[in-house]
Order: sequence, then C-alpha cells, then structure tokens
Amino acid sequence: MNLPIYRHLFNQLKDKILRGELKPGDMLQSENELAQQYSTSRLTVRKSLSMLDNEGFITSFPGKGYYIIEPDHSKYTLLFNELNSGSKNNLYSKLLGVNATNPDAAICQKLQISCDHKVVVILRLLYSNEGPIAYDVKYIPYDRGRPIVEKAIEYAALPDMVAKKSSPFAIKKELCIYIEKSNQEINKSLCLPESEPLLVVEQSLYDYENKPIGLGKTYYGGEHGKIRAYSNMRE
Amino acid sequence: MNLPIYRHLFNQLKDKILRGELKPGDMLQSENELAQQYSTSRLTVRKSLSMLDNEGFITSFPGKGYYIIEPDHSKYTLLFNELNSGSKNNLYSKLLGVNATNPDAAICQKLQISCDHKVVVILRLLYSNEGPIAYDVKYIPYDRGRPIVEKAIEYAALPDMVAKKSSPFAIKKELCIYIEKSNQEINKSLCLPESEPLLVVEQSLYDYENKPIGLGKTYYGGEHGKIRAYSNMRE
DNA sequence: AAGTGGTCTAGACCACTTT
DNA sequence: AAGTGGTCTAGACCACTTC
Repeated sequence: MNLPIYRHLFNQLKDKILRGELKPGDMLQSENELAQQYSTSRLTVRKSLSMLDNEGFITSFPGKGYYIIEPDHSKYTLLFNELNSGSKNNLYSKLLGVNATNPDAAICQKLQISCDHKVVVILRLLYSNEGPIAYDVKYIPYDRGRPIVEKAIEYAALPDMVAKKSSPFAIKKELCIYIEKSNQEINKSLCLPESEPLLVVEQSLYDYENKPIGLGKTYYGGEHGKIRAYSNMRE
Repeated sequence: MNLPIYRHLFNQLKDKILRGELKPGDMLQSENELAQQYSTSRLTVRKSLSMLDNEGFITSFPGKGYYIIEPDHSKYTLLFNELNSGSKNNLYSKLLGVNATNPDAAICQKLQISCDHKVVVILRLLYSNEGPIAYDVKYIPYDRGRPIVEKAIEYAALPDMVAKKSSPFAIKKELCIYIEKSNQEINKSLCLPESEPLLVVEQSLYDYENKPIGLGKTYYGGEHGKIRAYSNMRE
C-alpha cells in the first residue's frame, strides 16, 4: 500500500465522517494538532484538509477552524449524450434530413433570434440493434460564418457540432426534461402507438457571451425514456 | 483587488483556456518555468495548477507535464428536492395519508425486500399558491428500529426522513426520470384531465452497505413537469 | 543526465477570532 | 496574547520520462 501521508490522513478523516463519528457541525482538530498527531508538517495536513474541502465534506473559517458541513442532499450528477444513451452501448445514428428554414416562434425565442432568421435544422433517428431509440432534432442559427462540418451532421453530439474558433470550455449548457404530446411523424419513426407521449430532453448551448448557439431536442418513447442521475459522497 | 499570487496565476491560465489560447491537448509550461515567470515558488504555482485540475481544465503526468483536458460535454448538475421545486419558492406540503402495507411487486423489488415485508407509505400533495404542483409518494421499509419522526412525515424531504444513526454523508442516491401513464387518483388530486401522462421523478436511497432504505416517487403534471440541469465551466 | 511532477520539511508573516 | 487558518519561501528527495 504505502500511501502518502496526506492520503492516509484524508482516508482516516473521510472514514470518520462516513461512519458518523464526525457529524455535521462538529469541529476538527486544528492543523497544528493534526500535524503533531501524524508526525508530519502543517502543509501535509493542509493538503488532506483541502481535499476534504474539495469533496464537500468540510469547510474552514480563518481564525476559527475546520467544520463538518451539512451535506447538500439535492445535488445530483446527470450524464447525457444523445449519441450514447446510458445503458445502450451500441447506438447508431441515421440522418433523416437537413434544411435551412424559419422554425416556429417557440424555437426562435429560445434561440433569441427574429422569426425571419434562417436556422439549420438537422433531423436524426437514433437506434440500437433492437430498434429505434430516439428522434433527434437540432436547431443551429445559420450565421456568423460558423461552418458546420458535413461529417459532424450525422455522427456528432450537439456540443461538437457547434465547435468554434473559441474554446470548448467556454460553452454553457442547460438541459430541460419534460413530456411532449405525441407527434405523428416522430411516433411513426419510433414505431410507437400514435397517442404515446414522448419524453423530451432539450439541450441549450450558449457561447461566452450567453448567446444561444444551438438547441437540441431528443425525443424518447416508451421504455427508452429513462433519464438517470446519481449522487454519491462515498466514491 | 490584491489577489494572492496563486489566485492571479489561476485566473490568467483559466482565462487563456476559456479564450481558446490554450486548447485541449496543449501542454502547459513546467512548474519551474511558471515559478520563474511569476517570481514565486514552485508550491504557489502548484496551488494554481491543482485548482485548475480540480475544476476539470487540466491534468498532469509525472515526468511529463501538465496538459489541457478534452472537456466532458456529457456531465450536468441536477438540483432536485421534491419540496423545493426549482422556480417555485413557496411550496407547501399536505399530508394525504400514512399507512403500513405490503406494496406491489415492483416496489418490493426496488426496495430489495420480500413481498410480505411491511412498508411505510407516505402520500403527500405538494402545492403552491397557484394550485397543486405534484403528488408525492414515499416507501420506507418498516424495520431495523428506524424511527420515523412524526414531524418529518409532512415537511421533510426523503433523505431527511431516513436520517439515521450513521452519517448523512453515507447515503447513496439515484434519480430516475420517466413518463408514467395517467393515474386516476393522482390526476384527480392534481386537477388534471384523466388521460394526462405524468412525469415521474423516482428517488432511490441506499445506505452504506448499498441496502435500499427509501424510495420516493414524485409525480408532476402538465407545465410543472420540467426538470432542469446545467453545466458551466465558466463560473 | 537533465527535466518533470509528487511528496515533504521547517520555517515565516499575515489577518482573523477568542480569551 | 495566544491560537487559528491563509499565504508563501527555499530548500529536499523520489519516481518517472526524455534524450
């Protein structure tokens, strides 16, 4: 094993917290006390404590000390990629159509453009070996000399479609998950009964100045419409 | 302003990454070079770099150097608390009923208990000033001398209901979001048309040994069924 | 052999809180 | 005044990669 000292101290403290020996509100020993106890330097202790801080277990107040935090039970991590739908490993994409049109008012509003602004609309069907999984629509404002690479249209996820001169880190993303009434064309493409409601994952992308640069709507039907999120302090 | 040195260096590097001056795959200067350039010590430089690492911008390889990461575009943060439904600040809770029963097979399976195991079922209606928002059901296995505080039943979120002797950090949580066919009783409670489908947020809680300790299902109808998630490297 | 990051020491000064 | 965390210095040795 031979863990570094800071790792060892980190594990011990984390363990005490997970076992409930240290509870929210409790104060930790001071840096100097811990350094003495573990026969190490203050810096090494600080390394352990800063890791516990980063992982959301403790916080510190100058002149006072370190305290166990009240955990935030409402925070989850959600992994979403329309081309990599969780459980299904082998997800394929089939291009149904591409065109530049004036979309309806709701889409224009979300993209913060006027109604006469041209928008590239990309329609795709996502399917596995067992059949269709989802119907996918992208709306990308057609302007600013932002080229959309041909290859990307069929096989790329939205963030990669709108990849720009600037940094991929500068993109801000939002998801909104909701039910949409059945849509004749989509339900047909997904081999679903006409009246079946669809689970929509709507993905909005914004650039560095918070301008919308892309909107994606992925429609899931039946058993495929399960979006998962998780939260775990233990790992 | 008078920022500490490590903060200053962190901001400068983060800025270069966000502006695209440093792209994924690029290598950073070495710790020693940066320390010289900024007339500071290696430790101070390392502090800046470890912060960039923590925030997912860079990674390092011993003997090689620091590299800009390819950002993970599929990761989102989702905030969910059945009693604090995002936009609506004032959310009230009305207890509809509590009983100990044997729930159906699907619930038993999710709770990993046999079908004759008693389960506490808590039914609540969540509403704002403008009317009902959601219908909420909790299933809590009735055993192990886990007391459920009376006050908690009406006004607590699931993680607080199953608060235990052990630590609140030890709980593992999962969410699953999906559509469920309309339910006569629920739709009526939510003042919805009989046939309206419902958006379900299913919350599973596990203890330190990965044993299920609680299951919550929150049913949203119509306009209230919008679950949001976000991702932002810029903040 | 030289350079890189990973770990660690033994100090120092500061602003802050507590007594 | 004494103790706390926040910042910082100037070293050191190690394992690793590159040349």
